[in-house]
Amino acid sequence: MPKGQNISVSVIKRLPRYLRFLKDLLKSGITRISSRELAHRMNLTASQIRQDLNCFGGFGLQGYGYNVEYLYNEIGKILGIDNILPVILIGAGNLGKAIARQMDYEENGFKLIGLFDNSPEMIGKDVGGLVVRDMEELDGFCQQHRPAAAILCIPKEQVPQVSDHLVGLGIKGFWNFSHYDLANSYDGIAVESVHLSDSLMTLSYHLNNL
Amino acid sequence: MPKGQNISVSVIKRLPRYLRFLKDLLKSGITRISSRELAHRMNLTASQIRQDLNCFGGFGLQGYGYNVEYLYNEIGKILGIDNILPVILIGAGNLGKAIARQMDYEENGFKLIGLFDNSPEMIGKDVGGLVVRDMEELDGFCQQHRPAAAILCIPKEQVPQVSDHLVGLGIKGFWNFSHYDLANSYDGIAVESVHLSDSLMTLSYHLNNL
DNA sequence: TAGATTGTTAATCGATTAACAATC
DNA sequence: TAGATTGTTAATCGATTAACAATC
Repeated sequence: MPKGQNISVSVIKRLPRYLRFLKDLLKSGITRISSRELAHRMNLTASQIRQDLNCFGGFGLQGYGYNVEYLYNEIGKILGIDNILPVILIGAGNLGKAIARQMDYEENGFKLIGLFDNSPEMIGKDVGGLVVRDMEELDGFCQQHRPAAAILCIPKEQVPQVSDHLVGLGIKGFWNFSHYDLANSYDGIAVESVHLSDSLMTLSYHLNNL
Repeated sequence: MPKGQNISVSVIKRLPRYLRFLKDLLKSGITRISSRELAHRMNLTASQIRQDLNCFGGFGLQGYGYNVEYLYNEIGKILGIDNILPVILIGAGNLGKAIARQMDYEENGFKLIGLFDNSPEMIGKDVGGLVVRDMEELDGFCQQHRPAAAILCIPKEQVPQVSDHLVGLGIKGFWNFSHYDLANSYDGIAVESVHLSDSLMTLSYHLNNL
């Protein structure tokens, strides 16, 4: 397994879950853990945990296991959550407002620095300590504050036009809550999508096939 | 590939996305499509599409392709979205309110029939046409209305206690927005989780490794 | 019929699990 | 040293892709 790159998406997607469990262990005062014990708690195999971690380096110690705090910090660094990136949110509707208020951005490697909407009723309102700005101000704001990413909480139809515009303004990643399939639109742009209705339909399937 | 069951989770998770693309095709008036053309639009291989669909049956016609409307309806049936199930939402905070208002439940196989919270400020308030009920009323409500599933928008710490209670009340599935790892808690209970901070950290990783 | 495209089997690829030597 | 547990290689398993005969 090459230490450098070529990490599979499956591995990456498991890292935040490791982090969650390690945080709980930290809180409960557990300082070391074996892959066997962690696997048991997370419903994984010890092999998988060791394979996953060894994609990035040898974080354990033979005969001892893993130091919880050290491992927690290392995984945090791998995810880049120690590198706080500025992010803006587009679309301060129901969902946009909730996402703006709900998330602890700093915990996850971001700082929310601006909210934008085009509806006159929303513009000027305070949402979680930030004022909702007119979309008209987007260009000037981005030139000045250089956000790295944008959270899209706008309707599907508006996405391609807005995302093109944002890429032009230097945005390097999207957290996409729309139904629009943004994943394969750009090269060199990170896209992470949350398709809530896909998730709800998956639940429907499972309920109907219990 | 057995037509009956043993469908892998990877396949299930792709079905809602097929549905989204088919809906767009329908809207644009396209009545038939080949696996090749659909694959091209979805950034998949034609093989994968044919394999996926043939887990459930032969929906296509040799030499012709697939009838868009028929395929759309069949995938909908597989996902069970034609079978509307009653669902309740627990936790009418920022996120809970947004999820209550935002989703088109009927489109995804559900009907939202009740909202619950334990905060005196929220109880009695109207959220998207439903009144927020006191958690005290949960037992009576469930006995009367028999919700099939519950949406959890409550803090991590409260989840195990509340979910145990709901399972006791006959809830068969959870749409879990909390940080609590519910996936392996119960047998015979469907769990679909939306871990927003996991998703945000994944974006952080990708941005830091462009 | 000839052309197109499926359904399905076979081949490949990648991810997970098992095994074990290295080493604390 | 003996016991534990990692890091890593090898084996297995599952998912994706390719190929092609069936058939519209």
